Amino acid sequence: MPPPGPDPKANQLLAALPAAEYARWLPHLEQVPLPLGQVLYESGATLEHVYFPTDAIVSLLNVLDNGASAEIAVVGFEGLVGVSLFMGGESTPSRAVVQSAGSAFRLPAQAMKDEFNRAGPVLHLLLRYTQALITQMAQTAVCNRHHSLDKQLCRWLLLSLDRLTGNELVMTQELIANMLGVRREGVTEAALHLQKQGYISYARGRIWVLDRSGLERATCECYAVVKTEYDRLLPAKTAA
Amino acid sequence: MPPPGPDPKANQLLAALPAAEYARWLPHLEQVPLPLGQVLYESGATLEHVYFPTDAIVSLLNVLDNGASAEIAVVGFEGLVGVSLFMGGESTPSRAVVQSAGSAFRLPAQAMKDEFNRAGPVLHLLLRYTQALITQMAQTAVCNRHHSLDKQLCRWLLLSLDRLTGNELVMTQELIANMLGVRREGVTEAALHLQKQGYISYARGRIWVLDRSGLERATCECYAVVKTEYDRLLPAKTAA
DNA sequence: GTTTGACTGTCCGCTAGCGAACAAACGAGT
DNA sequence: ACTCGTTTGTTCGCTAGCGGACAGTCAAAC
Repeated sequence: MPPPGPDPKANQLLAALPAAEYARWLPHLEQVPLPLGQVLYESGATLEHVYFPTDAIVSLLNVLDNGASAEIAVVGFEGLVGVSLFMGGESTPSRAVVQSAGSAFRLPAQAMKDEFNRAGPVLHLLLRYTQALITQMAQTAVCNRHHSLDKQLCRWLLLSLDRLTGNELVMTQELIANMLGVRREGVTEAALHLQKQGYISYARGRIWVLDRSGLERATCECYAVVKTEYDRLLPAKTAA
Repeated sequence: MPPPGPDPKANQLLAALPAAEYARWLPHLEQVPLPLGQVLYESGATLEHVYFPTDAIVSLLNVLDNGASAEIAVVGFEGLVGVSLFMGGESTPSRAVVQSAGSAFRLPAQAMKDEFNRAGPVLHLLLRYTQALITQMAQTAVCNRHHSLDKQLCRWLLLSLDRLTGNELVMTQELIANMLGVRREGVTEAALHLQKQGYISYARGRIWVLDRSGLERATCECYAVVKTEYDRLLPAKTAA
């Protein structure tokens, strides 16, 4: 039986590692708490670690000169933060911020690169994940262009929900607005709509999803596109 | 001296290959013309080839159910079309359309995968290119969210211009509108502004850039972010 | 129990871009 | 020389979301 909280296999990528690789990585893996708002890497900074969230959610944001920003992708227990390390860039113009507190296991940069360069099954696993991430970014770009805030909020709630256990999201409307790159007032209005429909309920930084299928009906197609592609590209969790 | 038109090394990735790799690829490379509007791959279709443009420009688009679309990245002689082949997905939810006619060299899917799996310097070259592409997508997502159509048009013209020789772009405003995911009328208005400023001049499907530095002043920061990252990640062309 | 700060709700005028409809200009082909 | 299709220009009303200002409301700290 795995230890209750800190089991690396709570992260799907780590869980998908072949036994030999997993054994080799284990001594290098360090569990770290990820408090809300922590910045895992800053725009342009050299990455020191790769993070494999277990129950935390991390947002990847691009920030503009004037301070405005927009989320380009979200990462939870299904993925990893820091693909640019093995993609060869060592840094990226985006920023990684903890959007929902929790914890992660991290691997030092050098260990990550060494493992990647063995060019075994790990390489293909990580690249498939990266492609899923690319899909998320691309769909976000179109969504930003064409879909109403109401629909985007639904998409965002669903993506977050998929990366959590339970139906509670701990986050303020202000925070959501920052992620979506819109005004806080806009999120308030959209949230009111969803609450009136009975899909969600919320109060002071907590959101409860009451009717998930309602959200799924109200969201734009972007949610499904991304989810389908993740399911296609990433290995189904092996039976326990 | 290389042959005048059809030299694979007009593509920067092919030009950056080590001699041994280049020699091995050459027999598999097939030159193909890319007429305006040709679809290199459709959303979800299995990729048969990877394309290395020499003087053509290809747009990657995500298309929505209602037919609306938005460009997520653009590829010219600096890159390749079809990264999902070696990323392991074999397909992607986006579509690749020729945005400016020209030609490309293509490599069959299996040859591409075989070469990639040799895990030599080619692998790292292709992955660095892929990271540059990711940067472009991410910045496009933020740009879609925050910047005015005028600025986005400037960015788009500059990105295209960088992938062409000369200062003429052959494309209608209708086409540009499709790429940017906006109305044709909006492009007309934005183009009028730029023409009044003396930055461009155009007529019936042809655009001439008269004052490039003017465009650079009028564009948003997104152009520079993307360009800087491309320069950083992709090898400077070796001296002839 | 009260204060203080963090959340959420609401109102105002404003603007960019949408949607639709139509007019004008150009050019390639007959 | 004329036609016809393509490309570009213009107008009008409309809406989503912005920007700013401000009012409640709850929770935790003092």
